[in-house]
Amino acid sequence: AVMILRSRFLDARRKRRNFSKTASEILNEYFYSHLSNPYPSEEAKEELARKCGISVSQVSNWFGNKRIRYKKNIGKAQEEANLYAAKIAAQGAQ
Amino acid sequence: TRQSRWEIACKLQLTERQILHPFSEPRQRKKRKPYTRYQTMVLENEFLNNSYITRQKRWEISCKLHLSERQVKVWFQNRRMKRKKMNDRVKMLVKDETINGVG
DNA sequence: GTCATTTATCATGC
DNA sequence: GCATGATAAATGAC
Repeated sequence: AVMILRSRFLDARRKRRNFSKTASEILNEYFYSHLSNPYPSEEAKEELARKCGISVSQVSNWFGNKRIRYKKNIGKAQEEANLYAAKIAAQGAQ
Repeated sequence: TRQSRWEIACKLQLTERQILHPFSEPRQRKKRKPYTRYQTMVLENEFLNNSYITRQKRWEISCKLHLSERQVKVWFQNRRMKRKKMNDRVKMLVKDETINGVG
């Protein structure tokens, strides 16, 4: 019983908050600029976590969800892919 | 091989197993099935006794809960990982409280 | 064995 | 009503 209460307390699903707009931008930019291999290294995860103001495990969760949901409907994600592709190209042109 | 699997799966819309076992029967990955509260309770209770289950206990529990021995083995593996994550989370909480001076 | 994943499911935000 | 983040089963690399 105590364990159940403790696990409920530590269950982050019960206090989930959406990431900030800028954090989502950073994560999406990385994802779509590494679309051929969207598996950030541990070091890359730590840097992303720092930039986004979230934990490393939250970065891992985000990429796990992003990969499966992207693969599940590539056509739907195409718009988003083009959007970030343009954004990344604009950055590279500077 | 993970990168190649990602590229192939995206382009050809295949499942992971179809790539890894191209000539085997198209039996897919076992669908994730949440365990019942009773099953989880029995497993959690045994985890309190010992986080590393013995082969004898594994056989007993698998029969009792109508799970395969492999499922019981994997449950304990996942449970140990969960414990580690929870401990890390508690450590971070304590650290933040120390820095921020909660009290 | 650990551990980073995949996948389905859960719980919440809006 | 789905989008989104976190967790629970299940797999594979090492």
